[in-house]
Amino acid sequence: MIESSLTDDSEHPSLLIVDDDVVFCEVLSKALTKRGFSITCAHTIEDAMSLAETSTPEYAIVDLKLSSESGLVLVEKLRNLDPGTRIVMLTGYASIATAVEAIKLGATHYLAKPVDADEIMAAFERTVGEANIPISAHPLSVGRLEWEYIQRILTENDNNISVTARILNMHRRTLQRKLAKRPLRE
Amino acid sequence: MIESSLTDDSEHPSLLIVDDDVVFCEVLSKALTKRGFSITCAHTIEDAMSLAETSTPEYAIVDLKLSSESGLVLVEKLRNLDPGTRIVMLTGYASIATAVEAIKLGATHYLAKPVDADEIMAAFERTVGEANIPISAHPLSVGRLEWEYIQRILTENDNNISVTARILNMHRRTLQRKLAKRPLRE
DNA sequence: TTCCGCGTGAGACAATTTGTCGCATAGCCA
DNA sequence: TGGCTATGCGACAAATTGTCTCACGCGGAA
Repeated sequence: MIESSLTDDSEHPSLLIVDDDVVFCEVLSKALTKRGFSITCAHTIEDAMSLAETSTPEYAIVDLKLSSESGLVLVEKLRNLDPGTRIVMLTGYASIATAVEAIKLGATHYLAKPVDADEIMAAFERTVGEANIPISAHPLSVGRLEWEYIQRILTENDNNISVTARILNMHRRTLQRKLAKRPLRE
Repeated sequence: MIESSLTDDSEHPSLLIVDDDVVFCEVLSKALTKRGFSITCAHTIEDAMSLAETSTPEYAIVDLKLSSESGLVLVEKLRNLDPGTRIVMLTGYASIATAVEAIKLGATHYLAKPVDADEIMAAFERTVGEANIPISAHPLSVGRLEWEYIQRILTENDNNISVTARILNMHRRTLQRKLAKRPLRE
């Protein structure tokens, strides 16, 4: 399990979630509280900054795309406040370039959404190189991942199938068929 | 311009290219020689290791997919020999997962092939601070998302294809085939 | 050393899924 | 009414998967 350091109640390491998607924050917050973290949420860089300054968190989950600014500056900031902070960068618009940058700035890991709480936990525990038995259970199947991703882009585009298909670079007919089929469990 | 450190003739910093594609090595070698480097090539990890041990290079360009083994171990090795070595990782099968890993192991930068000499030069000179990365506009295509996801689970499992296939609930043969293909651009 | 389990690469062929076209309907807007 | 776009769906070819099967390499147990 994750061990906490010295701040706060030793049984509940502090974790800061920074994401402008309020719903996402809530869901994640709930899931991680259950896992024994003491969660704080912020939806803007400014909020996150001031929160971090008053009490530096031991863990942080930062979304790359925060309104206008890049979450990267926040990673840097958190690192400066406490080099021991473990930071996982999250993004729905992943790119290799930003991943490289994030890690160089001191992020512990970089994950593309959608992710679930278990994957984030694994990312926190992950160290370089070694096998660290990723134990974990069950990442989503590729089919499931695809389904969730499609749903996300679809809602982001007002359920416009044609537009979504173009963005996702897949044929409308194919998207139609996928949508018609599986809500695909697990 | 790149400044050389203390080994060799101060005007010709040593640079080790490691790639199993002989032609690629030659082309790159020529281009970088013109830019003032003293080039050495290796096509296998073993060769690279012994070359590096006899004379640690100041710069290195390492391909990720070296025949059987991963070029990542070489990154680690080079770093251990001399933490000052600047290493650029190259690969035709780029993924966020391997990029993260490479940077954590100490690579200076990570580039997807095809690249040209100028990009590599720029990568060597790059420092953390600024590179003004456009906070990517578009979501990944479903194909790309799948590729990234597979890569992630794969690295989390020591590149064990059989295990990964089981976890992802897909056939090993299918995973083999997907991995054999290059990731689609964007 | 030999046998066994396990991971891997690859060929072959059928079963599915996609890519493409085409066509018809429907809402918007000038 | 005509032009533009979204949508649903049939049909058929093209591409991708699911399955099976072999062979090879490696490390451990017998």
